[in-house]
Amino acid sequence: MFYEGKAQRGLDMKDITNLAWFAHVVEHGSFSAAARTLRVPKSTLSRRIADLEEELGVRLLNRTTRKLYLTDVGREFLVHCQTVVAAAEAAEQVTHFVQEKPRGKVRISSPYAISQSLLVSIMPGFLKRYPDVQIDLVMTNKPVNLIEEQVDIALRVRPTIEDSSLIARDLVPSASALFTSPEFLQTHGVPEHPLDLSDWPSLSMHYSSGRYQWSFTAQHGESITMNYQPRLITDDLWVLREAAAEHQGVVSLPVYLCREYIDQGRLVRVLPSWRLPVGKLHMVYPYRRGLLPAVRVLIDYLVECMPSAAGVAGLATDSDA
Amino acid sequence: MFYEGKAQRGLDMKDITNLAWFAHVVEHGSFSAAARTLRVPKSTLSRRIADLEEELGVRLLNRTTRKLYLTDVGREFLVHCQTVVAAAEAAEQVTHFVQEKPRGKVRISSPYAISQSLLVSIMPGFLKRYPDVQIDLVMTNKPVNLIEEQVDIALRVRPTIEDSSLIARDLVPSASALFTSPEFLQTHGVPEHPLDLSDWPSLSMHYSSGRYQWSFTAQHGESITMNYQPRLITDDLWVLREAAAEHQGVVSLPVYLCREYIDQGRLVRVLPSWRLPVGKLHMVYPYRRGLLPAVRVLIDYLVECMPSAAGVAGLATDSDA
DNA sequence: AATTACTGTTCCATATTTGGAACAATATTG
DNA sequence: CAATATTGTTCCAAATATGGAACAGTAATT
Repeated sequence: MFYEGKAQRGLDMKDITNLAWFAHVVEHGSFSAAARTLRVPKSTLSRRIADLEEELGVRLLNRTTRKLYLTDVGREFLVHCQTVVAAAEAAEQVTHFVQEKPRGKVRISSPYAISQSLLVSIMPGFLKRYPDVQIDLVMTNKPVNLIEEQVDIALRVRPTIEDSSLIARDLVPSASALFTSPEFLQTHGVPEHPLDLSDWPSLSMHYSSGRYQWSFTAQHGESITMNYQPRLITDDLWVLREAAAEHQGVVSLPVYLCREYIDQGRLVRVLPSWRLPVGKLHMVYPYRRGLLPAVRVLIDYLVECMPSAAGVAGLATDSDA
Repeated sequence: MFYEGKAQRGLDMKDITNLAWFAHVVEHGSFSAAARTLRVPKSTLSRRIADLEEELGVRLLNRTTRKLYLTDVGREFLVHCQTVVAAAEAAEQVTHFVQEKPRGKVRISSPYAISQSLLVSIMPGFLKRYPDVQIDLVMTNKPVNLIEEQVDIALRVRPTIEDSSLIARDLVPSASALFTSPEFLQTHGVPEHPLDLSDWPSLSMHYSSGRYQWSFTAQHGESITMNYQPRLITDDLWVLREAAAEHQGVVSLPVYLCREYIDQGRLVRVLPSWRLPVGKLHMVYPYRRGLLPAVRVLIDYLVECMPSAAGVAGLATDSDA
């Protein structure tokens, strides 16, 4: 005879905790003693064990007012109850373990450029300070969904910090500017105004919106937004930089990435009196009361070290560009 | 740093069932699916898992409206939760096993004489009919405390069935009478009235009350109780019978035990017109809604077979004695 | 023998938990 | 692209479990 509803051997028991309590009662030799160590009223204990027996249809303990006697079934039953307790303790232990000190894996996502410039210089110090933490670095320029990608922390560069259900921590400003090669300027002339660039070949990162535009602001406050059609689109900023240096067109890049090329005379800044929006490098992570120590210390470490690391790299400064 | 109160690594968890429910949620891939198979509202499931996470201070699952993602901790945690479920199922299985059909051990206590005469003739048939049942036969003439002696069924012979918290099932009447040897009567004369026995040597079973008395009833209704001081006290009825046959005195014995000796002329009945109280052979067992099949079938078997077995042994008949 | 201390169970006003409906968010379908 | 279906979470009246006190029974002590 088959019962469809019971095919996957479901547990009839209403409350598995009763098994643990039963084991405690047996191990302490009495309801009262068990109740004291469990810090549960003995009336509750008595009722729950009685309920359990009724539920199972079997007597587990025979009781005198002074002594308990395990039935044969109770004795066999007990072994499995003790396994339940041990497994529950092991489960709890897992959670204690990762909360005791920073340990375990932290997944952090970051745009390519940030990863390759800032993070690589910061990470070694972190990994040395927290030897039990593993970092899983996901590099992508696409906006990541923290939950779906199972990412603990995401680094982002945006003109403004969007509010969402995530916690955002500001790190450092990240200035961008238009660059091209000196030779390119010799060919096309030096632009005085954004509109002078309207027909110039351009390069860009990929934007999934499909809208390619520069938003300029003059020092005296005037601002203008112009669309452009890039001839080369790639998320690899190193490629963009190289292409610009090889006279392929104008490109918007983080200032700090171009400092070396400028010193070498391979790139020059275009329209230096017009500013592009200064992006904010920040990180986001889901709010959780129980943020794991490993994640917490990485957050703290980034907040602590990012400004100086960015300073060394000249992230925010565009004074001499 | 030590916490006295936590020395015996108590479980912080309030409800172990949550571990099983967490495992179900993961295994079914969603709260809704798990709620359906567990037949629990999803609101309850959602709240309980959230409570569990709060209790542990750790995130186990990251949730989208459409998909669940185990955290690293959750993944390790899960293994132990599955162990909890398996152990709980095993525990439950133990109780199902003994309820499925008659199996396991049954402890029955019985007075020596009953054991040696009636039970030995009944047991083989029972053991054959129920091959998975083991019988643990405790022979004693002392009154047993069913719980302390861990006895499932006790056979007793008493003048009347005492009421107690136990269930009593009447089996057969068990008549006793006074016996002695023909030679003894020749020496002491044939008594006509109980008082004629006042100085006669007597034999008896042990009574822990210390009160040794015979209660006679005449056929016409007269009754008399007389005390006596036994010269031999033993619980071994075979010894008493032998002692009486060897002219040591008068003894009260179950009629059926003496039939053979009477036929052989080794014993005769004393005061045949006076009756001793007819004892009731009955059994007692604790009331339990969930009496195990093994115990139940032994009870039923005794009720079924005892009368005929007693008939063969002539337990109740004293017509020819 | 009487007293004391402790057992497991029962009782019932109180505190907690439950679960159906409403909700916000996301896939799937028409 | 709107409509539908299904997800996990929240809310709060209603159902349930709790736990201190009273109880009945037993062992040790006086």
